[in-house]
Amino acid sequence: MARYLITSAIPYINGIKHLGNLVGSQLPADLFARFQRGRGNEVLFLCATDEHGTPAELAAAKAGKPVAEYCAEMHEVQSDIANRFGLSFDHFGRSSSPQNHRLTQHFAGKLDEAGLIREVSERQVYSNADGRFLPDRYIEGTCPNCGYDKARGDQCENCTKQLDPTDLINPRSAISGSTDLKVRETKHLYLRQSALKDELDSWIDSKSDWPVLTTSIAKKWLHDGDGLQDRGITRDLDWGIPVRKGEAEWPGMEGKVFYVWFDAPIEYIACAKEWTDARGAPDAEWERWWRTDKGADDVRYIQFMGKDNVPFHTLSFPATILGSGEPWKMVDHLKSFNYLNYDGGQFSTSQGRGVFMDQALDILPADYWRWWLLSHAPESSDSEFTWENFQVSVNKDLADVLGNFVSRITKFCRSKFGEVVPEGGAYGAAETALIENLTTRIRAYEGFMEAMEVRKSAQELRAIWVLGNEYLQSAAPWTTFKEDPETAAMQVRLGLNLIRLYAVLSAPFIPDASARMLAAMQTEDATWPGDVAEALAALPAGHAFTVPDVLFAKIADEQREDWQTRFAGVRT
RNA sequence: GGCGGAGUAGCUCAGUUGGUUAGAGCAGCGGAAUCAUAAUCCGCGUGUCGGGGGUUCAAGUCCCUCCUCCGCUACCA
Repeated sequence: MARYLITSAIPYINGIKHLGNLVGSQLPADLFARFQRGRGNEVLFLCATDEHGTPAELAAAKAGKPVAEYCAEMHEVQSDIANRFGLSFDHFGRSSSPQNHRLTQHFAGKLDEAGLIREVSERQVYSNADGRFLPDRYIEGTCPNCGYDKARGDQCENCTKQLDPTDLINPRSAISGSTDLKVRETKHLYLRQSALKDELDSWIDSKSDWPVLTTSIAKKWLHDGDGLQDRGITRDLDWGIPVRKGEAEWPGMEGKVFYVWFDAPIEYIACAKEWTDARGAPDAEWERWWRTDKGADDVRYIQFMGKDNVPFHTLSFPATILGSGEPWKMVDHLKSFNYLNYDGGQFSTSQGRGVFMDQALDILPADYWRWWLLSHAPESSDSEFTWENFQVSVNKDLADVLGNFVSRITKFCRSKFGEVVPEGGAYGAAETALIENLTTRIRAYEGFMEAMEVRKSAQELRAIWVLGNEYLQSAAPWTTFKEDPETAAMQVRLGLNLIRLYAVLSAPFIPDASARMLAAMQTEDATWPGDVAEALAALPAGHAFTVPDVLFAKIADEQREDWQTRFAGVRT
């Protein structure tokens, strides 16, 4: 039995994620996790909320809550929504957990021992009114290049010129608007990524099967300009993991915290400890997933993320692990995604544009979204969500091709033979051909799923559903029944068994419908099909079943128009 | 500006290392069937493969150039 460690990029805490976030990380990760579990492999699927950083503090302030309380609440909200979307995490952790505090401090200590941390004294903008240092993009002012008066400290959105905050004319805090800003000296820790450049480079080179999107981004950062730059890993904030060298104080760094991008990936590991701690299980249980000296040697580790997260997962986090000199499991495959656009523009959390996870579930069950998002996953390029496409795809694929197949065969059986798998008849040429076609397509489906080719997997699965309709159409048990009820019984028996087979194969995409199909067939046999003929004999003659409710109701034009209007603006 | 991705049928997209008449789903048109959620199944494609130039016996695929869209660009995460 193979072992798969699967992590999804951890969603940021400041609000509910939109469908673009979902399809780029958590959803495909869940698809893969469910598939591997379905095949009988051992899976540890981890995700968490990313809770530190300035935006979290500001969101908490806006909500009028202490940041710890705000994060705890938002974590529960995100956890609940993830559940309702069927995201089957073994543990949904928090980057603010005590486990992550200790582990992050541990890594910092190890990196320091290895000589990979250096202290840098730098000048940053401090806002007296806000009582905090301001990240570059939280400073606004007039662009010295084009005169645009809402230029940000990192870049002018109008003329795209890269800026330094001190370049801005009449700088002000983007948070309070205050102009009472000062440049202050402050000391920070830098991770000497540059010292690990060659090691990272050859490690990336060894990953010949990674998506081009992944390696090209990593290579660019490694070779651009002067090569990989050292990176600040601390910040002057209140909320975060206090800077320590392992257990010990870090002289001169009092009152500072680690930068989110240092502690967030470490949460992938800490999350596993949260998972065992929650059950009072021993450390050995999570270490066998993460420590190659403690049993993780045969683990295959796969990360899922949107393209914006790639540099941190290909460079910063590996630098942290390699630099520690400890035998932590490194990622084996990194599956990255492009962006999903919304009706001609981008989904945007900050602007509230698009459909958010909670809203999506308010209007339709998770399976509709799961199917559409996965079958249109932005793999080779950005892709686009439109309500028309969503309506048409979902109605056709789920309601007509799959749902109606289940309806027609169960209802036909009920009317002619009762709610029991009928007996009699034997396979002929049509059945042999069907089994052959199914076998070919199922093996192809497995291949695509194994390779994390999400869209192609969806296409293949749909083609498998179509085979059932084709068979039924040409076998025509409703005609056969009049002359030869025995043969009709055999055809119907095969059709009913197809429902069970489809439930098993479809579970990674549409887990809820899959469960309802199995329930209707009154079976708990969800064994992944090896020999297809065998799989189609799982429900023997005489086995009772029930006709399920409509599996997928169709989306009506009026509904679609209503949603289209409702989600045209921005979320308030 | 730099780097990366994309541009293929009305729409959403496949097209491996260059190799027979460029494919799929949807939409559209025609037909079959009447078990089923008016669902299903079969048949039907005259596409300057973004423009131009080049290499080659052969280019959607390789090279050059231009155009358009998108992302990233290291202190948002």
